[in-house]
Amino acid sequence: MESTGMEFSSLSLDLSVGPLRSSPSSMRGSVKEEPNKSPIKDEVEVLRAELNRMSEENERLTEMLQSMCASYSSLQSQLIELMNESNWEKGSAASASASASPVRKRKSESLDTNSAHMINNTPNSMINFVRHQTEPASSSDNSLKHLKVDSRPNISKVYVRTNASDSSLIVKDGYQWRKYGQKVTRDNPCPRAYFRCAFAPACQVKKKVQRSAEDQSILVATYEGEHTHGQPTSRPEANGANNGSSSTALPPIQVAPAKKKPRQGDEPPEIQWRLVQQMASSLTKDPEFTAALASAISGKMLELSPSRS
DNA sequence: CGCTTTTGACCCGCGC
DNA sequence: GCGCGGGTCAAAAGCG
Repeated sequence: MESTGMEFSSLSLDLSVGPLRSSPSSMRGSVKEEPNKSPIKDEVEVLRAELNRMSEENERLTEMLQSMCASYSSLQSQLIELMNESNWEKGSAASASASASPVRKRKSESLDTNSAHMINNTPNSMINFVRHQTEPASSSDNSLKHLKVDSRPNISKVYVRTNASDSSLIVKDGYQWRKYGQKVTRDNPCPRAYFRCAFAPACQVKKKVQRSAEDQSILVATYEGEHTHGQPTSRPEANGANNGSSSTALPPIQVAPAKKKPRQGDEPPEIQWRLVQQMASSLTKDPEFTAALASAISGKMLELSPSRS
């Protein structure tokens, strides 16, 4: 993936366009130095200027976010292409071994060919993203099994890296879930938790969360179905990160139905704009992200101004 | 007191 | 038909 560096360098270039934000307190101080204005007027002016700066900054940040999204989607498509290429190469061998092994594979295991994502849940890290597209012709035992998978609701998997010591089965995806069951399954000593969407009673989306048997620091969330309601990220209670089953942060990053191949470039501009806004609202709620962004911007500012000692 | 979570029991599909 | 295992139900417990 040599292009990754290129993409990120363009990102950092965009950061250099970032706002030179002066702190409100310093602004206030500079205005107060003018002797012939009343304090109230000063205050109004300061607030107005601050508001203007804020909105300009907001616009710039939105632009930056858009470029980030563009880079992200291009990276994503490159990754998918690369994975498809490698899958194509491995396809014949994999399908051969699959057909040689005992065919007894229960339905949950057959979901592995559906879409999957990796989210790093630790606050200090950015999102890792891995998607396994449905392999078009790799499974040779297609006939019946394949039909069964297709008849199921949209299924996707999200991998969330958590602290290994954290025993909770909570995946922050922006939706509100109600737990209705927990079970220890045969192939994994860690219990699997079953959740229903609690945002709307009519919403039939279900979620299963289980720690990976190989790496217990990874939570595997399996989503079934599609939400029949809008994004809940604007809801105030979705902002609390420690609300038991309800969680926030990142909405499932394009929890992709397995049958479609979602590519952001194919989406109409208004959907892209909504995605950008969702990402913006999610990211700006994350203090870690804003802190990281601020340090990146200030670092870039220092880089660009060598006159300072 | 009401809502949520827990957990054992039950249901159902699948393979033998 | 039987057993196994995943998924769901619902009463009890927990919590604010």
